[in-house]
Amino acid sequence: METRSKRRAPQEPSTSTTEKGPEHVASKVGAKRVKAAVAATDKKPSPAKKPKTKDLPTKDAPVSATETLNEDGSRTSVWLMKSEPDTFSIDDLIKSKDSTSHWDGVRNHEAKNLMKNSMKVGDQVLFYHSNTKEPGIVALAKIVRESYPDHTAFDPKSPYYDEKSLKEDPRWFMVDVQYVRKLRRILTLKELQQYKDKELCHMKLLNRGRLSVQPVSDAEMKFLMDLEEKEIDDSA
DNA sequence: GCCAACGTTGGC
DNA sequence: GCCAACGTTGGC
Repeated sequence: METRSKRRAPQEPSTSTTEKGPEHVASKVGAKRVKAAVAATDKKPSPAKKPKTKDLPTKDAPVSATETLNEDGSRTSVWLMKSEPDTFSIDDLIKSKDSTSHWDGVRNHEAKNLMKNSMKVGDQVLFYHSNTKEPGIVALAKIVRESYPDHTAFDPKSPYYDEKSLKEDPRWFMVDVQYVRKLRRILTLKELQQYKDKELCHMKLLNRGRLSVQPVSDAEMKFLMDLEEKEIDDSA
């Protein structure tokens, strides 16, 4: 989410096995932080310094003002969110209580900012399987809770631990996502790439592959939904 | 505040 | 497992 943010672990807090999947994911954050973690132990956040001024200007700014807008200037209400199925697949989401899970583990500011600043309850989510045999959009979900602190950042045992994220001043946020339906067929990355120079020329998935949470315009969403209905032509 | 070194993402 | 793209870090 970091952008990596690939992400995440399932909903239930303490299934031990669930905590280990995402190591590689977290490692991005991990390496450096680990050593700092020792020193940081419990020091109080210095009095009332401004929380994260330094974080704000660049890092907390929305991706870019226009990036989450549709062509007509309305806000984007569709998001593509990636998850590695080995870590958290669409079936894991379905199996979660109420088919709902928090989207923890995002450790990239741009992706985090989208969740924190732009996602609203009711927004649609395209659930994307990354780093797998057949990467692609597999399902629809929706946002059911707006951003709140990502608790995994506070847990030293979590692969997503970040000692710089304080409870009083959380650095990482997440949203809750609820399953809606699987697509009739997977819209594979390979298939989507065929439209890279056409209908999907602005789609972040195709030109900024590594961003793990991204806005999708209404026009792109419509195109994707139409594409879902088309028969697959294997001529690709 | 630049930029080289380094680490991660994620498709292939 | 490779490696290109790209984000982050830290020295200067």
